[in-house]
Amino acid sequence: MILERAAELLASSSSGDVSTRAVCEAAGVGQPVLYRLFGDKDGLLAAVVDRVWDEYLSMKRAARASADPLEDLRRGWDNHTAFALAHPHAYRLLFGGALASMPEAVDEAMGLLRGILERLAAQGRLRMPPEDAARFVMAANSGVSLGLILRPDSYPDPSISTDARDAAFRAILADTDDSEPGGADAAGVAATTLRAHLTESDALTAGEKALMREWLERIRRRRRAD
Amino acid sequence: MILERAAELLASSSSGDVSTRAVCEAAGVGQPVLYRLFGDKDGLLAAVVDRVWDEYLSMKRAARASADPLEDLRRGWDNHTAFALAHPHAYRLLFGGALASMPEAVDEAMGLLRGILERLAAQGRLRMPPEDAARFVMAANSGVSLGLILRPDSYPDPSISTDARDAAFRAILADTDDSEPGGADAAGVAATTLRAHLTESDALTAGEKALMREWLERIRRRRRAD
DNA sequence: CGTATCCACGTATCGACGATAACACAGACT
DNA sequence: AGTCTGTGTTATCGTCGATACGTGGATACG
Repeated sequence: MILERAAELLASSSSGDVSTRAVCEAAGVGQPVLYRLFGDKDGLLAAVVDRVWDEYLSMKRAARASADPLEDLRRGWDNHTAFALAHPHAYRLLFGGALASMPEAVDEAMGLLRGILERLAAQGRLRMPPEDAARFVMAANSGVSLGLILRPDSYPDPSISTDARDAAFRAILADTDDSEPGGADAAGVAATTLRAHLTESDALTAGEKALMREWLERIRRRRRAD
Repeated sequence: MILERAAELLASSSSGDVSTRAVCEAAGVGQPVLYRLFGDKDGLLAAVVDRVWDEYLSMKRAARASADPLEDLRRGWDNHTAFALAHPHAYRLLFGGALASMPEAVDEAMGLLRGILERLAAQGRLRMPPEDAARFVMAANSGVSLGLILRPDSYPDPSISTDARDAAFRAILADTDDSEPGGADAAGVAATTLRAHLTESDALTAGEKALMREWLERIRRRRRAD
């Protein structure tokens, strides 16, 4: 009850802060009740964050078991980012360091992530120990999510999360399959290289350059998607 | 003067918070002075963070220009992490989202990073646009640094930063096992490569491909003429 | 030289907040 | 019936961020 009201107030707050008085008034109790239950404002916020996180996690637990751990990994990343965007204030408390007492939600998420990565490692698809990979993926995911929340001007498009996701996975996964080394994504690299030289080149007009940039981006993305 | 005292108090604070009263008393001024100068406690903290960041950045600017942009990139990452560990409270304010008004330090760092990445892209060693790579590297770097600061139990060893650094760079760099970084005519090579891949690509229509081929040829010739 | 004006600073204070002491009351057990 | 324990309330303390107000001094002006 108190947690529910506190979560509502936190979500609807503009500054991301809540006063214990407001929570108590909304819940119809006095402040000492709150302090007996949670000991501290920090404890209250930790409990709120844990509650919101669990609520979200249960939604995720429903469709967890998948044949392909890589697919689970992708979904885990996307769910993480979606949670951050859906509950920015709670997420800031979790990963922004505003809470002195660390909620257990983070450890739980890290444990799930490590489980998935261990399955990947068992399949020989991981190029590093699952613990290291888990730390790296968690750090990258939280970094991207915090950026999306805190600096929307620098991270205007939420699709950045999926790009970063693929990049992060590329870093931890063993070189998969196919083509000859160096030629796996030659077209994508070439497109990026060319784009870098485009500004200083005087072979094309400004309008041509703009169109060229768009086409190069399409080639690069198409190349990566396949 | 006020900024200096505030920075000292922030650094020596255990909770990472500073009261305006303490700052004013340490600086020997009244509170209204502080509010006239910085408008707000938020403004004061933003100024403090900017100051500490600049102080650190100037140390970095001294030895900036290197022949190998990849080396600069590595040093940038390591400096970023070192700053986070040296000034955890200021770093939390910067990247933890505790400040409402975003200091310009982050944008500045992002600009420097993008500059290095553009040099890498010009050498044909980047597999994605410099902007995307900059966002990804910054997110990963801040995520790892925040993890090191906030969850030392999960990130016990600072060497994790270098591991994550190499992983992040692996994700954004082209596979250059041949140790032939670009050479002199990276743009020309990229244009030729792209032209070769153009026929089998379905990212562009036939008409677009035709025009693209012409532009690529113009770029290649102009490049070769130099 | 005298006076008016403006600016910068300190004092005192306000309202909100986190946290707690002191007290009140209901029910269980002896 | 008496006592104890747990749970709730009211009242209050000290701190904080922020600001209204008075005051002193430097400068511009007659």
